[in-house]
Amino acid sequence: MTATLSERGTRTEDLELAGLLLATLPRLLKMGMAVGEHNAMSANRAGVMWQLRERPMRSGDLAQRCVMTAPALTEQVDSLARDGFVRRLEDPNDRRVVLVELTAQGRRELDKYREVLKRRVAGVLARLGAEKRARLRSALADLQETIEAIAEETANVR
Amino acid sequence: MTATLSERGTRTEDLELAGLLLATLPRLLKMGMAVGEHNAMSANRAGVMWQLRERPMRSGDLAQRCVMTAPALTEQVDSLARDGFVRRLEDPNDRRVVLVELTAQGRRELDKYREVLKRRVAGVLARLGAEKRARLRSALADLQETIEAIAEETANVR
DNA sequence: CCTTATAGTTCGGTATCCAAACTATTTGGA
DNA sequence: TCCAAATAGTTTGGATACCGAACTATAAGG
Repeated sequence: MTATLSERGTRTEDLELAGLLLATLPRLLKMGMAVGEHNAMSANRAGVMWQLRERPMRSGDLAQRCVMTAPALTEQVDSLARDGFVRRLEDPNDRRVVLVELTAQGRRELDKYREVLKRRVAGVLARLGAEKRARLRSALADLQETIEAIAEETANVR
Repeated sequence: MTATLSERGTRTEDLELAGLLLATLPRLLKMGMAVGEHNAMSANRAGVMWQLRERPMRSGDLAQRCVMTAPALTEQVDSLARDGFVRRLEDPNDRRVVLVELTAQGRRELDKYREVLKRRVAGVLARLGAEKRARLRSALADLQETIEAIAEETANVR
C-alpha cells in the first residue's frame, strides 16, 4: 500500500511521465486510426462497439465508458443501428432503460476494422526489439488494469 | 501514398500487443483530455501547438506531423491565429510557403493546458507502483523514439 | 397521489474534418 | 526565354461528432 503520497501524490516524476504519455500517444493512435478505406467504420464507432463486445450494456453506462455525453451516445447508437451494427433492447425490469447490443454483423465489422488497425500499429511495434516489446506489453497491461479499476469505481459512485 | 506504416513482419505477438494498445490507450487519453473548464484550448489545438514548441514550422509539415489534411490544418491555424496563439510568417526563400509560429501567449496557454492534463493523467499513474511507473516510462520513451523516426522518414520521402 | 429523481432523446449550435476545386509560386525543360 | 507541370496553401461544400439545455417517459417514495 504505502499510499502516503497518493492523496496529493502528483510528484514531478509523475508529471513528467504524464507529459511524455500525452506527447507520444495521440500521434501513434492517429497514425494507426487513419484508416481511409474503411468507410463504414471509424475510431469513434469502433470505440463504442468495442465496449459491447462482451455483453449488452445500458446506454448510460456505455456513455460513461466511452467518455462521452448521453446525447452524443444517442446519436452514435442511432447511426450504428441504421447500419445494422447494434440494436436497442428493452430492459424488462425498468422501462426507462435502453440496452444496446452488438449484432452479428457489427461484430464482424468490428473485427475487420480492428484487424486493420492492429496490423498497422503492429508495423510500428515491430521496430522495437523483442525485449522492448515485452516491456511495453507489461506496461500496457498495468495501465489497462488501472483504467478498468477507475471505471469500476466511478461507475459504482453512480 | 498511404502505407505510412509498414505492415511487414507482423507476427501474432505483435498483433496482440497492438490490440492491447488500441483497447487501452484511447480511453486513458479521453479521460485525461476531457478538461471542460479550459474553453480556449482542446486536445486538437494543443496537439498542433505542441508541434510548434521548438520552432516555427511549414504548414505542410505541421499537417503531416499532426496527421491531418492541409485544409483541416489551415482551419486550425485560422482559429488559433484568431485567438492570438499562433501567427503566420513568410518564408523569404519560397513565397508559396507559410510558416507557423507559436506566440508567447500561445506558449503560456499551452503550458497551462498541459499542466492540467498532466496532473490528471499523473493522478492515474500514481496508482501504479514506482516500479511499474518506471517500466511504463521506459516503454513510452521507446515508443516516442520509434514514432519520431517514422515521422522523420515519411517527411524525408517528401 | 403527487413530487422528485432517473434514463434517454431531441434541439440548437459549434468544432473538426475531408475531398475537390482554386490561387499563387516555383521548377524544369524545349 | 517562356510555358507546362509540380508544389504550397486556401476556399468551398458537406459530413460527423460533440455538448448544454430543454423535453418525455418511467420509477420511487413520502
